[in-house]
Amino acid sequence: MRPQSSARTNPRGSGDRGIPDATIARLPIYLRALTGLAERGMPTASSEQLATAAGVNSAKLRKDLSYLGSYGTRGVGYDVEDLRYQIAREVGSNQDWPVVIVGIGNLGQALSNYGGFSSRGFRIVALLDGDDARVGEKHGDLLIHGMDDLDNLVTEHRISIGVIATPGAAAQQVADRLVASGITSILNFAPSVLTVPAGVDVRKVDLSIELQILAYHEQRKAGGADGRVVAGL
Amino acid sequence: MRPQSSARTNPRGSGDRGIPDATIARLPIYLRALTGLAERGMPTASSEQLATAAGVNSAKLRKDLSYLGSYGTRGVGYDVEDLRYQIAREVGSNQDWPVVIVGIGNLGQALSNYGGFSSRGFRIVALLDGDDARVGEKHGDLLIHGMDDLDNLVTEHRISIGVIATPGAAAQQVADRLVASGITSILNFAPSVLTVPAGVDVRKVDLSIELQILAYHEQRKAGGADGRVVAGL
DNA sequence: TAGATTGTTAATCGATTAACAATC
DNA sequence: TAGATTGTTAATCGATTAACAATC
Repeated sequence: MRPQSSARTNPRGSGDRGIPDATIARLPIYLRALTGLAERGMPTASSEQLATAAGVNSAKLRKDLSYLGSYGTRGVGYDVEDLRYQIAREVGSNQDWPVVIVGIGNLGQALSNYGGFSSRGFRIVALLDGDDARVGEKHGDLLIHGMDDLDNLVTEHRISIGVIATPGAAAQQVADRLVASGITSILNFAPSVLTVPAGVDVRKVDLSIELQILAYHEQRKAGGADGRVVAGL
Repeated sequence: MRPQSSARTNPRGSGDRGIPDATIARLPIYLRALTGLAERGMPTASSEQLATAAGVNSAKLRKDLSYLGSYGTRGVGYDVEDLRYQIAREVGSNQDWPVVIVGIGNLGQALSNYGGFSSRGFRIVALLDGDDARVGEKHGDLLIHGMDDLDNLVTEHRISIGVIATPGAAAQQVADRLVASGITSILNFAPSVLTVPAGVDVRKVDLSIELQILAYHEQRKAGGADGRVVAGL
């Protein structure tokens, strides 16, 4: 998907080396492709091989990598291990990123168990829910806290990233509290447009949008005359 | 996000009215904004109001809507109910879309409970898992089936959309089986690049990519000298 | 009519990609 | 050196947005 919305497109004004957003969005994909190649024991890879593994055009891949520096060797390709290190450093996935999840419904629970986070430096350190009936429940290693514990948890664990997995109606209010607690990056799974002050980044994931895009194209295949039912309005 | 990868950018060759992919990706967002305005009892909305609700620029919104037709009234704005109907028809969310989910781990379970699907015409009609130990389990209203039931389920329920929520290693194999069963649209949550024949659309959702983009920007705030720990390589 | 707002044009911006000189 | 492949240029493509004529 294309990254759906960010409070500001390019959060750094001054010292920014100016890597385009579209490139930044692909770096994690290259990282995964490199990890795959490393697992298969490949010491080096050409831009062509890497691009194939990542599912992109090789010219685009080389252009993307050129924003980071010159890590390839002409006539040879890229050292898989080295390039992986360079990209991981650039995106910060070799750092430790404590994360709080707010809203421990089905989605929040799935996210808190999601293996793809921990392998990329994200560590879920706190679960919060606005429903007092849930507070105190144990979920995996973690206790579900009430919203009142937010400030303390953020300070204690130096959390800078919050994930919102609440219903849409609660999302703005939760975002306000996250911002007040000092959090500066928010990943929003709730179906709401969030307003946050400058200096706070918001990205949004909508699980149903991609499905709707598929349905749009599906509708246009086979002329639509294939017996599906139109369900009222 | 920008929609991350589609087998082909624009699946229809001939009779296509040629709505850009970027526009298609925003139609569901407008739909949601319109639903919100309708709930608040607004009979009409200007492009400015609607754009604010959707979090986009009003010129972009008008341009997007112009691909669908002329549904606004100059000097007045758009009829909320009518525009909602027109967009819903365009994206197919007023149809019934039977969906199969393969891989009933945490994520698969969360997706099968996700309210945002049913409200948009998607109906989860079958759950499948490759792990025989899971087969026969009841999950909500639905039984977990083994992969061998795929063909029958697809035929019986006229399923055209499949969701892959398996581990990455299983995803290509599952995609092959979905395609063989007649499914022509795949939403892939697994961390793998899928190869599918022409005529099949694949879209990919990566839950950790958005988080990594946030981390990238976060790393560049406050000069990075704020005490976060670098965890080895 | 006067005011408001659409639908569209055209300018701008950014992203993709083919091509190739540089160079290992 | 000959072959391979990077890093970069420049052309192309597509998306965004300001501006405004059309028109309710």
